[in-house]
Amino acid sequence: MRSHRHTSRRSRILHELQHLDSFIGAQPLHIRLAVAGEHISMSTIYRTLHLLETQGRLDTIREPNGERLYRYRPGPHHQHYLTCHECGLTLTIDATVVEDWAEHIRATTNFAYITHTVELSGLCNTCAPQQPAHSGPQPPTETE
Amino acid sequence: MRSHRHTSRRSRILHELQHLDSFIGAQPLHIRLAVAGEHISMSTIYRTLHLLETQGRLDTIREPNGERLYRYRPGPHHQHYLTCHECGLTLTIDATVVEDWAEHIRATTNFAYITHTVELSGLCNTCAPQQPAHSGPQPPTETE
DNA sequence: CTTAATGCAAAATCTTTGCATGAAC
DNA sequence: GTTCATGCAAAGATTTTGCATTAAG
Repeated sequence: MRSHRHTSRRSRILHELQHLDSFIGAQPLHIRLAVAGEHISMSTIYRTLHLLETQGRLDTIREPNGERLYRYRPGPHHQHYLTCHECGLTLTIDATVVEDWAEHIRATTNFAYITHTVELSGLCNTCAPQQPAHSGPQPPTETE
Repeated sequence: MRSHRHTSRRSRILHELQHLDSFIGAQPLHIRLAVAGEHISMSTIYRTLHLLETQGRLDTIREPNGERLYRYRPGPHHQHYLTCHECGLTLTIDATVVEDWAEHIRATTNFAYITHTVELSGLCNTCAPQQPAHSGPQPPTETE
């Protein structure tokens, strides 16, 4: 495997992700770093995120508009999350059931290298309309 | 709700989707139709796909590169699929377990309007390397 | 010194939109 | 005849890439 160098940009980006408990996109991350006085180019942001993802150090989700969001993965295995559309608040959820289900599918089909994607999202307590009984927004149509 | 008109393009697009048992993107769909002699602009393809999706007539998945793929949804509810990265072959799978799990999460958190995304993909029998015991490609890292 | 990382600008890709024209109702 | 649908080209948005420069090992 090709060796990678320790650079200030990379450690700064990783550090930022480690201290964030929500998903963040490349551009918001760039802005956060800029505000903190770290001017790192978008190329470097993208390349570093891609590198970290390859190394299994990040979990990723996709926004409806296609934007990729990243979150530091504390453990050796991927996690599943419940995220708030509005503010990005992220809860780690136990998806053992889903893992087992995916494993079962894996074992009962002749597909190889099966990968699964599971994302849960909604509106958190703070962002949700306050009188849910009244005529609030309707739940979005599920798109899977 | 605004009324929608019956037009030849729209029925042609829907017809094409109904007779396909795999997911397809806007551009491949455009090409298929063109080959069949139907020259429908990309704008119309995109607008129609969006309309059908809004109406709950399509299921969607996203490719790693961000491309949206669509598939006709035969029933009133969304389905879950196992798709082949390589050829697009699609199997409908029973995801009752996951539905119940999502419902459980829904009931035990104070998030509102929870939506879930579940995608399974891999390589089908035909596309997978033929001697899996030998040094074939390694399973891709799961990215969820 | 040798090779990888960075920044900049340009390019690539998928998707959306403004506007004039044409078709549906 | 109104209003919606369509095509075309241009614009948007996110991400990638070529290339010269800088810095790590």
